Formats: sequence, C-alpha cells, structure tokens
Amino acid sequence: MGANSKVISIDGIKAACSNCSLATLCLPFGLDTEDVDRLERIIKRNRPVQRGQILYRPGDRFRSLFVVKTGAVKTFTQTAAGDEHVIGFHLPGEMLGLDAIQDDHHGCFAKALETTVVCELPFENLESLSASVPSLQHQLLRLLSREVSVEANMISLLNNSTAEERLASFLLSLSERFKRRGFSATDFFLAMSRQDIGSYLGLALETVSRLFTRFQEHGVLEVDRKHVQIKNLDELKRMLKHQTPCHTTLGQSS
Amino acid sequence: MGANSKVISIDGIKAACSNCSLATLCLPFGLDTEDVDRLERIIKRNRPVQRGQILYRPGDRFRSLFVVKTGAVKTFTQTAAGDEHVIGFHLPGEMLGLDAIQDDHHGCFAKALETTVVCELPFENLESLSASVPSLQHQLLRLLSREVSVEANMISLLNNSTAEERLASFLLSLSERFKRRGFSATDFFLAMSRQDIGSYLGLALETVSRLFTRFQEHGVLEVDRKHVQIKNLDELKRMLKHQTPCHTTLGQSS
DNA sequence: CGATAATTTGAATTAACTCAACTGTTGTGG
DNA sequence: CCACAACAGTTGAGTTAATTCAAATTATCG
Repeated sequence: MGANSKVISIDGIKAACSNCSLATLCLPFGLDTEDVDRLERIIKRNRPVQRGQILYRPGDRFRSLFVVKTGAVKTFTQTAAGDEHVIGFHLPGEMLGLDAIQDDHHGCFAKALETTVVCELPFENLESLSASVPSLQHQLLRLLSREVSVEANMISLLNNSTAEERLASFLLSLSERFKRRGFSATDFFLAMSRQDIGSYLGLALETVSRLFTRFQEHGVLEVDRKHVQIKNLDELKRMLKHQTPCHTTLGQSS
Repeated sequence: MGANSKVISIDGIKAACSNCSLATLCLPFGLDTEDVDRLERIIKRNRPVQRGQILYRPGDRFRSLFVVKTGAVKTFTQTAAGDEHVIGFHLPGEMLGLDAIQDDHHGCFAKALETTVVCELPFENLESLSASVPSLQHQLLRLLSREVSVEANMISLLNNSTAEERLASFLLSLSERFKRRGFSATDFFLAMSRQDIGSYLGLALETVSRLFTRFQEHGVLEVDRKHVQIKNLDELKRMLKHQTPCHTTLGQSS
C-alpha cells in the first residue's frame, strides 16, 4: 500500500484507478486527476481470489471496503441450520462491505463465485482522505445512498411481485449491469447457481428452474446451463411494466 | 437557518440538539459539545406537520435530510394504478431521505401518519460541515451504513419468513424502537393502518388482521384497534428464533 | 346522525412450495 | 480413460400458506 504511483509493484499490476475501465462506475467518478492520484495511493490491489474463497465472514473486524474488478462475489448469511440466505451478487465495478461501516464488523459472508480480483480500500484511510477531498466524500455518500435505493427497490420487488416478475427483474438487472461494463446485454454467463438465484429472489430453486424453462418456451430466453441469451428484451421488460413505481432503478445488488 | 445558537427563534423553539432527548440516537451521537453546536446552527426546526401532509414526493429536488422528533412518517411509492407500496416507517430519532442523496431527487413519498415534528438538515451544509468535523462525517457514514444493514435484514425477512414471522418481527422492531426512545416496549399505539402494515410486510391486509386475532387468541398480544399490548414478549421472540442469522438487528425501517 | 373508511371474518382459489424421482454435469481416483 | 460419486438442474404431483373476493361489523368524521 501507499506505493508511489510511479513505482510498478512486484506482480506488475498496480491499482491504477486512472487507467481502470471501471473508474466511471466506481469511487473515482467525479474526481479530478490529482484526487484520483491520492485515492490510488491508499488502495491495495489484492491477488486473485479463487472460486469458493471467502473474502470476509460474520464477526470479522471491518477494515476495508472492496470493489470487484473482475469476477463475481456473493454475499450471504447462514442460519444455525446451515442454509444460506443470499443477500446480493457483486459484479465488476460494484462495491461491497458498506453494511459493515455501521458497527465495525461484518455481518455476512462474502464469497467468490469465480476467480475474482478485488481492490481493497482501507476504510480509515478512505475516510480521512474523504475529509480533505470533498468530491470523494460526496461520491462515498452517493455510493452508500445508491445502495440504500437499490435495496429499497429489492424490497419493493419482493413485496409486490410474482416469481415470474422477480426473475425477469433479476435478468434485466444483470443485463443492465453487464451492458454498463461494456459486455453484452443479451448474452452472458451466470456466475451463480439456481439455488443462489432462488435464495436471492425468495424463491425455491425448483421455481427458478421452471421459470427458465418457461421463459425459453416463450422465446424470451435461450438457456443452456449457465449460459443465458436474451432473445426478447422487450418482452422481459413488459413483464414488470405494470408494477413500475415512479422512477425505477432496476433491483440490482450493488 | 444559520441562526446564532444564542438567539431564540420567533416561535420560541430552537433546534437544540444539545438538549434533545434523541441526541444519542441521532446525528449528534459521538460529537463533542462544540461540534454539536456547529451542527445546531445548520438545522432548521420546522413547524409541526399535520397528519396526512406530504414532506416530499417523487421527483422533488433533494435538499435536506429529515429527522423525526415526534410523531411518525411513512415512506412509500405509488404505482400507475394508484396503489401504495410502503417502504418504511420512521419514528422519533430516525432519519429519512437518505436514499435521495444518490441522484439529487426524491424517489418516494414521505407522509406524516400523525402530527409530526421534524428537524430539517440542509444537505449541502451538512456535507460541508462533515468535511471539517471528522466525527460528524463518521456518524453520517454510520447512519447510511445502518440503513443499508436494516434494509438487508428486511430483505432477508421477506425472503425467508412466513406471515406470522413477519408480523412478529415487525412488532418486535417497534417494541425495540419505542423502548430505546424511552417509551414502553410492551404497550404502544400503532400509527399506521393494517393496510400499511400489510404493504410494508408484503402481506394482504386481511392476513395482517387475521394474525392480530390469532396472536391475541394465543395470549401473545392484547389488541384493541391501534392499541397493542405485548403480553408475551418471549413467545414473540421465539417465533423468529429459528430463522435468526448470525447477528440479528431486527428488521426496522430506519 | 349518517356516510365513508377501516377492520374483521368467512369461503374459495391459486401461486409457489415441498417432496420425490430422474437426468445431466463435473470432478476424482483407480 | 473410464467408472463412480457427488453435485446441479429439471420435471412431476400433491400440498399449503396466503391470497382474492365477498360480506358483515365497527370506527371516524363532517
């Protein structure tokens, strides 16, 4: 950490927010060159996390926020009985750990769904830097606020939608998020299992499976295991038209 | 606004965070006397809002955060068809508007459920003050983070609980919140309708009504219209024991 | 006091769940 | 490289928790 930005670190990769394709989706958004430079100096670039590895677990001391650079992470809790409750999925450019600022400890698990690279932002440093960089403070507050909004949309989705609408909403959310990161909005791979999707959407995994089948039968999707192709984006959108509130931000997880 | 703290405003009431019984639940928490003083200077103390009045609506420019001093506020969206989806209930000491920082506009309605007094915190002032008062910045981030956690718990509740568990959780949340504000934890009045509760918990209002009846039959509650007495707190807690995650903060709204 | 709104209660319906069996995929060791 | 085990996903059938629709009852307010 704290390496001068001109020095190339041992593994040949530095944090380099300034070159990062995700910069406009991430904390550096709205910062000028000099401020990005200051931000870079506090970021730790971690080595890749392998599929199945845990980033943090409940009770862990909260030290850093994480941003997914590549790969995917799921956050979840576990009951005494041992079953998982998925809270969210985090794709490149999305931050995790925001819920832990509150009481200095993490309250859920974060696990890599595939080989994943994250940026680590030591929170104490971030906080003190924010105090002297107004645009960084603002962006941090915006990120938190965005998380609140996104979760409120999720609550609304769970309260007022059928299984079909939930899955449609989930797929559209993924589509949007991939698109914004420069990937195809209609052809992508799911990093998570049917079980995970079901847990996230409050549905039985069998229901998720049946819905994939039905969507395919109706020509909305082409599904082959983890590979999803959206064949009729409009129809997918139409599925949740009627329950749209005032101004919708599709229920995404981070 | 910006009145010198020694000057008594026209209606004889000043913001007076320093004397406020809610200070430890609110933004001043953790601030020293001098910093609280600075905070007070940017707070607008508004006249009471009557039952049914709107504090803000979707599309309104976001200018201020609000803290409920007395009374109760509900936040909700409305579909094109005109039905409400309740997002949360806000009791004394709880903040609202945090979701609007994100895009500078409110995304939901905030309506007083009864005669309510709120403190208004102009966000621009709050933000610039935060930059120079580290403990205020920290407390603001904590509040946002807390909101994220609370909403995550709500999502978990909606995903994994029966109607009975949801209502039990809701009542326990109210109980906790009243208790912390120095009111009775077992004897209180509901500011919201069965309809509102149902909308908030993702249940039909008839289901809520039936559950109140059942809880009463089982000796858990004594219910008379809006008046609720918890007769068996332990039993209420037992209802959601089995689904408890790692460390539970009961699903409250703010 | 009468009208409108809120709540309760009943009966029938249904969306999603659970349980169960089967199929396909992936990874491992002989 | 194949066999087998373990896991992930699909499909079917019966069950159920909560819903919807409907009616009756009880507050609330001008």
